[in-house]
Amino acid sequence: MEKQTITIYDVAREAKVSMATVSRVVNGNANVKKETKDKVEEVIARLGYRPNAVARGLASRRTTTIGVIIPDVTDHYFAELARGIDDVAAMYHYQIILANSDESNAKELRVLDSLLGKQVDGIIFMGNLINEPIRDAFAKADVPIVLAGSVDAEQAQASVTIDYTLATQEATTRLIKSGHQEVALIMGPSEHSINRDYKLVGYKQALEIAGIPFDENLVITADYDYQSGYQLAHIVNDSMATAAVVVDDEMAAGLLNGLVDMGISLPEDFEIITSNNSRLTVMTRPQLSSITQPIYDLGAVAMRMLTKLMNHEKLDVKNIILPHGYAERDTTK
Amino acid sequence: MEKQTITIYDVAREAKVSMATVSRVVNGNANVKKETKDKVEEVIARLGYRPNAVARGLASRRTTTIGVIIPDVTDHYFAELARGIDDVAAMYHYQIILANSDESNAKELRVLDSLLGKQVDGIIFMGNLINEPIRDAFAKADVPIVLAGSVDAEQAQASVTIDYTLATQEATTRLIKSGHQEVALIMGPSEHSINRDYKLVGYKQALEIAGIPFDENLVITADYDYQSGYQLAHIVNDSMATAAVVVDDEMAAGLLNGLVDMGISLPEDFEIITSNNSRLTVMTRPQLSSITQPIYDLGAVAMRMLTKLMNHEKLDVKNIILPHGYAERDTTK
DNA sequence: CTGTTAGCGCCTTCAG
DNA sequence: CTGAAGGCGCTAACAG
Repeated sequence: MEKQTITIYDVAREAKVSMATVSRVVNGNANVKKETKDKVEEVIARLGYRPNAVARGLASRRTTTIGVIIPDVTDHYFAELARGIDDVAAMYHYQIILANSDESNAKELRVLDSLLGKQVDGIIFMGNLINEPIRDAFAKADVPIVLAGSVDAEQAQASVTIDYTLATQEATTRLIKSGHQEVALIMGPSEHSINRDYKLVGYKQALEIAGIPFDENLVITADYDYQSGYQLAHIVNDSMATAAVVVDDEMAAGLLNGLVDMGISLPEDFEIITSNNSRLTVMTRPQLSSITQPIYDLGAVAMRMLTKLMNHEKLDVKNIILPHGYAERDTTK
Repeated sequence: MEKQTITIYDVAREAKVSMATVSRVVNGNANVKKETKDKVEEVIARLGYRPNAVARGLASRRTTTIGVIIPDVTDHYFAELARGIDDVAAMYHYQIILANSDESNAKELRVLDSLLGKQVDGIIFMGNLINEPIRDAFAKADVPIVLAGSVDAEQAQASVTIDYTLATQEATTRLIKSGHQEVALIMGPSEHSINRDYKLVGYKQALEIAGIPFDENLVITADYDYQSGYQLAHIVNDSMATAAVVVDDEMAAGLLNGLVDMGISLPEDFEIITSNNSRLTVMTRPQLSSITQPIYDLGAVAMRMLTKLMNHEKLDVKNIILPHGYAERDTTK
């Protein structure tokens, strides 16, 4: 338990070489004779020397640490993204500083600042509400930033997403083709660009293609959680909708159960397509049909992209779009 | 985008004081005249100075960073714990380095080492398999470590848990009292101390109290996930069990759906009590009755405990046990 | 291939 | 209440 830290000097002395040499072998620098390298490594093992990453970070100005700003780890969608990020980060020997933001701008700015203070080498940002202050802070940051599973209409930052507009359009079209004239879109706050500028747009496109007039009463906004989905059941039922595209799985599960508890049977009387294809979609009864998206990969690719940026490599594409799909289950006919 | 870092020296020069003084105001040291303090703060704001946490960490030997080792962020139980940890950490101005371990000892040891190299001020460990190598590594670590929602039979480390034995005993007893002679215990690997030394023990206690002989065929081991729970349905049905205590919610949901899909109706023909009371318990149909435990608090209290340890405060209790409860839903009569 | 020498940016006695 | 000076442990030229 003692603070008996053993440093590079101790190793150098014990191995009868200079600290520079020790530093070289620790960092895998090729310019070291095999013999001295072995000698040094023996001493390192014997003394149990462990490089001090903080000192290293100060001297080299690289911390091999990246910051991850996440709305809420408890949300399965973001947790999955985080997992993809962490796995790739580990692969490249980066550590992750994780900070929950609750989608609060104030918190986001605060953690961004503190991450920069920690001298992270890069940042991955997840969050739906990107406004001026945040954009500003991003622009001022002196390290690369990548958005994962999040869009900024301005596309100033590098990002990895799916084509939300198209995915939503397809789902809506699918429902229309199934015979529904009144398809609801159940989404999150319209301040969120991902809803306003992408998903809603895709929804409208589908209507337009089908020649169905847009009815704003069919666009329902709520929080991304089970309870608000459940409570929506009455509202949805009161609207003329006979089908719905829902942007969040928990929300969809809530709506589903709410409808079922009201005696409505799916898919006969109502159809639902949800958006994230999380494990939850197979746990409900009936199982939820869903847009599929490579959530884990969204995170993994974003992290890979960040490594390139940190390495000053050129990016082929700044805004990567990963393919999405569709999984037919039991809430659609 | 330039690396135009502005340091404490720049502030000092601009404010016409020494860097020591700037350091004092930044660190809220009281011994600074109001005027000079104001002056310095004005300059700090004007130049946009941001202390370099790495340099600070090197000089002060405190990084205000703690390491969190987690089996999998994607698992709702652990994500909830992590959330509790992060919230309290943020409250005390600590940052969190998050590392997924997949319950692999090799990975755990590796990330532990790398966290220590980063000079974290403390570590929170989540994981069910604590064996000699890990215990050893813990003992050698020069920073405090707290286990959250995880037990080590040896109780060498500080920890925050619930009384798993009692909780399991109560759930089992509840099922027995409901008229079942054959109650199954569906748990994870028995190498995990939490299963072998706590939950299984509680299960046996309940049998003993009721005077029911222990039947090892009723103790079923599987992975903590939906699929393995689902696949268990046949096995459970083939056994003589008419009720089950399940240690994981996804597993329980799987079992539930598996049984229902086989035409068995709950709670009439079979009763289930699960263990984590996650949101999932209200999403299944029928809803899952569950032991309730303060998962978020487990994390929050563990983090609070760690702050005390890092502060060299004495702990009243080294192994904190938080209260648990029971939520009656629809998989029990 | 190896050693020397400056820092990296800040904290922290120790004087005054 | 404030300044000067010595590290913290390591990397990175620069010699040799």
